[in-house]
Amino acid sequence: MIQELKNSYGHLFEATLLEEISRVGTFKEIPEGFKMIEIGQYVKSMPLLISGAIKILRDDSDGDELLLYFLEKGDTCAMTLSCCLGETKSQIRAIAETDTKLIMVPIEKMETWTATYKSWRNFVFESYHTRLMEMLETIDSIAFLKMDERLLKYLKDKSKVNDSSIIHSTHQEIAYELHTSRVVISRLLKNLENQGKIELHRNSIHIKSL
Amino acid sequence: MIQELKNSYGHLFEATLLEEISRVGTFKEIPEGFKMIEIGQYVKSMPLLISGAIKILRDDSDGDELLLYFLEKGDTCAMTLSCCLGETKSQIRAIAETDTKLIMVPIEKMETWTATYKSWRNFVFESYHTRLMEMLETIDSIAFLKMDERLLKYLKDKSKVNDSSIIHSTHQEIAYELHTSRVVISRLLKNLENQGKIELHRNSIHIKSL
DNA sequence: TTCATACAGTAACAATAGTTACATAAGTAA
DNA sequence: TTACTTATGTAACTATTGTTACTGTATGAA
Repeated sequence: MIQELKNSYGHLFEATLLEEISRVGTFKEIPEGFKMIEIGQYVKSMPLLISGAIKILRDDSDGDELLLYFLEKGDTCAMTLSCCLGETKSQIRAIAETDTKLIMVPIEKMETWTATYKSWRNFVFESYHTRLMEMLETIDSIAFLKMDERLLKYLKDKSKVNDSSIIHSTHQEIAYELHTSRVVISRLLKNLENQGKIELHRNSIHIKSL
Repeated sequence: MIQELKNSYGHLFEATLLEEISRVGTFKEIPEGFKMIEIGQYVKSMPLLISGAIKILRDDSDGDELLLYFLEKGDTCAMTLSCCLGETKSQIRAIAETDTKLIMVPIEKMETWTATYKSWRNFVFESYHTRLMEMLETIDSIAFLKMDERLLKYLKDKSKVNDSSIIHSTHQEIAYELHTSRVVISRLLKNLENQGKIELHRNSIHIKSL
């Protein structure tokens, strides 16, 4: 574990902290599609991503869903941090977008590390910062963009985090994450195909140029 | 200043920290409508709100605007924190919603206080937490609610932060903050009036029951 | 008072998004 | 193979939101 930790976080944390993390943390491999956190659940440890990607979703009480953002290598979940510290229930759902490797750190360490390690403080604040910025970007998308532009952005992001020009999703799945209906997505995807930007197949979308 | 500080933050911070804040901070009174932060601006001090309210807005490059949330007594601006630490430009606009009293603390203190004072750390994390939650609520509104429901929520919030059942806004101002057009707001407000929930006047809206 | 301006009401229409309904195709299990 | 399920395509329609255009009215300045 210490090696994988060093590869991803070696430039961020001092040696003693890396040492501590590898002592109290647990290394985990999560398969694609695994539901990591559900809304309403209490969270007791925070993830440090080594590789892979996690998608963070918002649900409302009526079963409506919305993709908020993706976590990638070097990220942690500020929402988890936030919930842990406040000891409140999770307000979001987290699902492994790809096979993912990460280190889980028990939340009790937060307090002392924040007091002790400057690098940890910076990391935590940096996480909050990037997360707030991601949230702003999400708000920009849903407030200022039309559905066809949001879909385009979605395809780009999805392609990026999966590091592939082929997206393995059904229209229905995309519709859920953008909080619209399957028919709308099919319609807009067909437009993109007619524009020569993508190719549609069953269960997958081949991105040609966006 | 020390007295106003104690009233609002006495239960949060230990005596030595209160002492420090009153030594390095500057007390300010801001008139309603004053533009406190503009997008793209660098921020060098963080506000601790004593009284009043500040509205935080998001603008995109096309001049589109959207109200994100209000800051009130006991709040600080996590977005400011975030920008200060990252030394990045502000991504938001801040305007005094009412006459406001606050203490400005130079950002250089952040680092040492976070290391030194547990109460300060808690305050900062708590701020991030509430701000993330506010952002989620904003996302819920624009993603899951229709315009009439958003307007209703807007009127409630506005009434609350101004502590008044009379809202002094034009339809155009409301339209900007909800990122829609004046005609749409006029239409929906007229509906609410017909339902007996509000009374419309020039430059003001009297809330009867929401 | 007169003029100019800002504010609000409303109709008519356009654009976007959501819904319903049904057809067809591709995969899967028996 | 057949039967069944899941995914997609598409038309027709509705609902919501946004736009344009024009009205009258309140308010304040000249």
